[in-house]
Amino acid sequence: MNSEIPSLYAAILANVARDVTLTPAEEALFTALLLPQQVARYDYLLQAGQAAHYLTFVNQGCVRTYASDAHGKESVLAFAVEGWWCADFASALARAPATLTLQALEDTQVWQLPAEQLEALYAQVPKFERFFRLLFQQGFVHQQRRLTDQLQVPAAVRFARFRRQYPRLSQRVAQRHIASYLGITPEFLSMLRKRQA
Amino acid sequence: MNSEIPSLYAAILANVARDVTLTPAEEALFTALLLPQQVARYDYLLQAGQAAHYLTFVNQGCVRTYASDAHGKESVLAFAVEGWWCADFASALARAPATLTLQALEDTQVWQLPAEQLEALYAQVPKFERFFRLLFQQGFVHQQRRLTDQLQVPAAVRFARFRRQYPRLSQRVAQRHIASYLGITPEFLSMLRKRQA
DNA sequence: CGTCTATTTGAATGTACTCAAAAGCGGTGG
DNA sequence: CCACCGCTTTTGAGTACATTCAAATAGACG
Repeated sequence: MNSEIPSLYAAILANVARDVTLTPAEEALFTALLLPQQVARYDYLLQAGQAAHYLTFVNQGCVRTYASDAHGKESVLAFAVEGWWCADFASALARAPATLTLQALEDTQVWQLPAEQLEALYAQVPKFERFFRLLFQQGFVHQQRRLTDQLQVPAAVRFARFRRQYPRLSQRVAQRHIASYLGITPEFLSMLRKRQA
Repeated sequence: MNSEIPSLYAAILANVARDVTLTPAEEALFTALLLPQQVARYDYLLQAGQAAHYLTFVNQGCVRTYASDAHGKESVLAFAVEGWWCADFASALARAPATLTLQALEDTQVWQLPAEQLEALYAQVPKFERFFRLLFQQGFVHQQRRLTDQLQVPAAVRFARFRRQYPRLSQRVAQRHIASYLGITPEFLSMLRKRQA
């Protein structure tokens, strides 16, 4: 592989390398599992009810992961842009039907890592068990912070923090999706925006 | 160890055994790290601002983990009874000052696993990396579910679910702590109780 | 341009909160 | 055993934050 031509896998390997150091052979083993997928804007990577087969790494584009309730109300659990993982982890890892939906908000290019192959991967290269331990550990902490915010911070402040923490995302995704992430209606978000101007 | 006399470590070893199978030598290695601690009702295992040194396994009793905001409002993130782990994981694992507080709600007996020793433990017995991968994986999924509920389910329904899901706990801990877990005021919880009678 | 969807605006409503006070409950000491 | 103290829970009135519904405006895309 010419060092001046970045590998197809550059982004995902860099992501893994943040937490564990792989040998070239281990990198090859890993990348051999990855399935590339191109998803058009507004198309679905996964719909609630389907079997969730993959953990998804976003190479380019943007994906929202959301839960729908009985009345069709959607709550965004996560936005994933370049360099982020997304999935219905609960379903993929337990081989249960998805309860979440993953939709591309832009033309999006991802790597799909088949969940079925994870056990074999852990067995062959224990560093991956470490990698995913760290991924879930960080994910757990992140979800816990978000829950804390939801429990004790008013919507106006949650919105201000979201803007500060993800300035890019605030531009990139529709207001109604941000509202859904914050747990408020688009109408109320619009009012908050006017106030904070 | 006489098989008729359950080991001091029976509960915690059973908990680990749910996810990984240890040899007697590995069990010994693990239990050698554990520090027993007895905490009186209403005493603290950890207070916000302190260094968080341990992951805590509850042997007997009940611990609440909560976050306090600037106005002193407390939000319960988790209750841990016999057989559950609790900690300010974010702080213990990053060696940062605690942001959460852990308080015993009853006379409580725990095992403290020093976070500093985790890396060495993973290196010696990779099964523990697997164990904690699974612990955080499950924790992540659980937090995500709770967040989803918080985002889209009204308080009355959250309360009904809590009662159904944790009938024991509903008896065991004070209403105000349940209110705090649900993200509502004790007054409002009291009203919900009257309605649902 | 015209159509479709997203955002904004406003009025009426509902859910949950604050504050204050009363009632209930458990422990302790007289 | 009862009376009292402190804390938790309940009750109620008034309020605030956020929603629903409907309609107007603005933006995006063909």
